[in-house]
Parts: sequence; C-alpha cells; structure tokens
Amino acid sequence: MEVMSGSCRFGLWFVHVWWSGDQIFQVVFSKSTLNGTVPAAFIRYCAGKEEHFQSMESVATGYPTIYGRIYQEVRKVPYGETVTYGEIAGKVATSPRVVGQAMRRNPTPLVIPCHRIVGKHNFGGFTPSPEIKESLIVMEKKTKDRRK
DNA sequence: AACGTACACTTAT
DNA sequence: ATAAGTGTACGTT
Repeated sequence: MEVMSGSCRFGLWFVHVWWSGDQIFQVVFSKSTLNGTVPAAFIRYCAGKEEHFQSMESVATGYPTIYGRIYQEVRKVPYGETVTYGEIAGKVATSPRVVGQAMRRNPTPLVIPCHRIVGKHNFGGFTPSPEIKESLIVMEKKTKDRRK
C-alpha cells in the first residue's frame, strides 16, 4: 500500500504522520503544517480524548535489537501514567541510559508513548522540545481525571 | 575493526 | 554537588 502523510494540530505544534494502513512509519512534532490527512486516532488524541493507538502498529516495535523490546515495553505503559527509565530498563535487562537513547531515537512518538517515561529524579528530555512532553502528560492527566 | 565521544540515567560519595 | 558506572550508536581514523 502506498504510504500516506499528513499532519494535525496539537496546541502550538503540528504532528506529522507517515503511515500506511495501520502501520506507522514515523511521527514528528513540528511548528509547521503538512498537507494531507492522519489516521483518526491521532485526531482524537490531539483533541484530548483518551486514545491508546491500540489498532496501530509502529515499525519500531519490530526492531531486532534491544530497542525493539524497549519500545514494546514502553507501549504497555497506560494512558495518563508515567514510569521511569530505570523501570523499563529492568524489564528488558539493560541500563537506564540505553532506554534514554531508545527514547531519543523513537521514530513514532505517541504510538510509542515515550513522553510517559521520566527520570527518577528529574523530568527527562524530549525532542524537539521538553515542553511538548510536559503538555502531553498534563493533557493525559486531565482527561483521565475527567473520566472519573 | 578499533577507538573516542555523546547521551532523554542512576547510584554512591 | 560531583563522580563513576553503564550500553549503545555513530563518527572518525
């Protein structure tokens, strides 16, 4: 199938998505828009709905390296919650630092919710900007609380 | 192929 | 506050 691309709004940012069917190849945050459509799940998520991207699959979880297993673990952390780099590291028998690197190179944020991974003593980073990470966490917490 | 460096971390001084 | 330990990727020999 042909690979599609497009973007949708998230706050001051746009999220660009390259996908084909339920395969997600890449998602990047950008200040500028990009013509085309994105899967409905992204639109729902950006609108503040609780969205688990359950039906989507990221190419990254299939990586044959340790990154693949890290991404699979990260996918399991639930909407509105956060875990530490160290906890993920423990599950796949590697060091927290490696988890950090895997997050930095994550080709598909949101589908693989790297924004829910924080440091034990600090917030951790996010590319292109930690502000995004923070607003994602805040947004998720808010919608989760609203559900109660 | 080897080597050095850079990290979105953690734990112990 | 600082240093040492850590694993992987990546650029440069």
